[in-house]
Amino acid sequence: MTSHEAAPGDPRQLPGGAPARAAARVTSRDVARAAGVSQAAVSLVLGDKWRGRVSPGKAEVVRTVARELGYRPNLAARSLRTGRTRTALLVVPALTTEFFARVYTGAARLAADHDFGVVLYPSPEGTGVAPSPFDSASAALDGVIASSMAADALAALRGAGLPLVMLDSDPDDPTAAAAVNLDIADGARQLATHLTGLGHRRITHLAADVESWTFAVRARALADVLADVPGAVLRRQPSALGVDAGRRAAHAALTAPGPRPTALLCDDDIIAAGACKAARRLGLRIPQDVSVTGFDDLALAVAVEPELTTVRLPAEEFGEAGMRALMAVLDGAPVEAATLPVALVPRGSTAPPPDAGHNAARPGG
Amino acid sequence: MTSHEAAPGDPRQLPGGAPARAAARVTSRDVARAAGVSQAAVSLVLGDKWRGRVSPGKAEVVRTVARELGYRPNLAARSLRTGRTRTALLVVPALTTEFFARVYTGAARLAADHDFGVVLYPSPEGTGVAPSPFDSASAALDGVIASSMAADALAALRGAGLPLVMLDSDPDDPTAAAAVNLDIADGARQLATHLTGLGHRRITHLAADVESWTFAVRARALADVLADVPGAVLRRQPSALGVDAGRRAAHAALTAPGPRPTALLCDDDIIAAGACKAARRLGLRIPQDVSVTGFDDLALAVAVEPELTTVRLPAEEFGEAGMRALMAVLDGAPVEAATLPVALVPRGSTAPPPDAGHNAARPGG
DNA sequence: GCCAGGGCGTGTTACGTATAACTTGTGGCG
DNA sequence: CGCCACAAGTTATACGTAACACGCCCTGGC
Repeated sequence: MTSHEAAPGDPRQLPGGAPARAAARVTSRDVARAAGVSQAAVSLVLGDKWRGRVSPGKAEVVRTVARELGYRPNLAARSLRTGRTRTALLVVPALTTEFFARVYTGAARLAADHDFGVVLYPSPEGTGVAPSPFDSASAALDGVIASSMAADALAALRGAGLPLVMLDSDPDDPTAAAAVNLDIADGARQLATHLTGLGHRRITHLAADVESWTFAVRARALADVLADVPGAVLRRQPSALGVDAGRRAAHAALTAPGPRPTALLCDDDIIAAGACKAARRLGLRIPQDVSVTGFDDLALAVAVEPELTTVRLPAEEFGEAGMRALMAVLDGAPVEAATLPVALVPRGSTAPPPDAGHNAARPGG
Repeated sequence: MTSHEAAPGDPRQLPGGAPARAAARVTSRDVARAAGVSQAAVSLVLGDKWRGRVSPGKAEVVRTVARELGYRPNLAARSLRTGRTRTALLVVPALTTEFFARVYTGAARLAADHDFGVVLYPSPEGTGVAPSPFDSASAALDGVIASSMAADALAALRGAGLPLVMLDSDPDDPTAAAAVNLDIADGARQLATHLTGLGHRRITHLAADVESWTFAVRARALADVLADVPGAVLRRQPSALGVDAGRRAAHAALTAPGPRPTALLCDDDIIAAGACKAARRLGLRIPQDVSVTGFDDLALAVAVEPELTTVRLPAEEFGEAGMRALMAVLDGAPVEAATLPVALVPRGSTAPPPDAGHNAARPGG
């Protein structure tokens, strides 16, 4: 019954020796001894730098022995020697957002294919983690992928001198080594065109009350489209993020003085879900009395009734592209500023407005 | 007078030297030189092991100089020396699940307070990451926190000999160093009692089609409660995870031969959202015609109409408790097997059954 | 007057790896 | 025949840190 009682058989008594780990690690020297070569040869072979330095036969022996012994390189030692960690930091506004969880997933998947790791740094507003990523992150970092939404963390990042890839940043602010963007403007244009095509003219934009390029560009694109539609009236109702905030904002929009909007164009699916609740509580049917649109195409979009017309963002691909760009920067390769396409997903929450017969044909006015 | 006065800012040209990094790192030796002490003294002071070895005055000087120079210890070197990485691995079935994102957040927050880091390993089914966490994770690990839902990754973990804390594991399977559980059984009992208290007798359990203790225990607890209620009939309808799977399962349950169930008790909120859609498409009102309950209390629970009666799981605290247990194990401290309480959250998706007047014992309901 | 002992520090070493620099044997070629 | 290029290795070294093993000085007790 000696479960907890670790036998204290003297591990190492060498002066300055490190405390012995539970399982004696297999080192490259062990492999070298077993294979009858020097440690340097092992390093060369396993590092795939043996061409012209080690004979193919011995290289094969080394690989075989390493596998049989279950050798795993000590990453701390490697990092100490090379100065690289093969670890990237992903800075997101809040992990509990499904969108950023998917961005992480994509980045981590691609990273794993290249023996890279990804650690997360949700910025303070979301989670209360310490303000400086470099105090709290236990890993040393080769580079950073940062969402432009994580505004408060960016200041600390800029000063750190780390290779930086920005996700969805303002193209006019080229402080980053590279940038990857979603074609948010196109998504917003498609939504606006979809609604005006159905006949909507009085549209209220439930605008996320967050200072970020990704939201600013929506507003601009909407205004651009509606400016070309005779008789279209675009109003703006600010909303915080979250279901309840969306509900309150939609209530305000739907009860504002003047003619009621026939469509609520929401900055994300979560706000849209709240908007649906507000409409229903006012006795309005969706989409017969009022159309509602979202943005992002989260799982939530098909969980509500009716399912949301929204814009699908390729979140995993977004994370992958960010990671790819970072690895390119680290390799010193030229970085391609990528813009990923998005797609309108029409569902049940949009329909022609109730007064479509009168309004759609009316020219101007 | 030190004879080895290296030219400052001069990249090393010594044989075997590591490639110069872009930003010249400040090392403990730099701090030592600037503070007029030895490197050993710096290590002692900053490691808070200086009592009786360094005078308080010099210790203060060292701390000040370190701060002024912006010294940050090289974590790779420290790990190489100590054999510890201060990094834990959190194994979850799928990060895109809001529940596990919150678990991660809690674990990471507590970890940061103790200079620990947390890296994620979403198991393959969720994300397609490589099957072995130790091939893909770029960080060496001190220990693992694993959800019992990540069943396929557990086999690899057991063999690794790493300290392991299990989240929501079967208490009868004590292979882990420590275990932290949610009181799932109590939550299920509260739900069942809530429904029978409202008068429901024909209840169908939309049971997640996943082999995991957390789901198995729900079924057992429900059966226990309903066995004590005269006339209660509990049926079981398996369902995969996801909104659409829940919708299909609920459709099957509501159109099965025999009297229709008056309540659908779903294994999580997402299945419940699907169940609501199925009911509505069959022309049934919620909760007047059929009650629906969820589990987890995700953001989704209040995004749907009506809002879901569900069981709130303290996800962040769960992650915190797991991390706390792991750190205790690493310290060799005794581990307290924690069980965290859960709470029923009654909302709009439950009400007395339509035939409550006939069926329930209480008059005038 | 001398030694014990504690306070205050420094010198040195090893962690495991990657790679520059060196060594040795062999064949080709002027 | 002498020399060089090249293959096939090995040796040595440094990355930055933590901590062991000593030294030195001062104080106090006998």
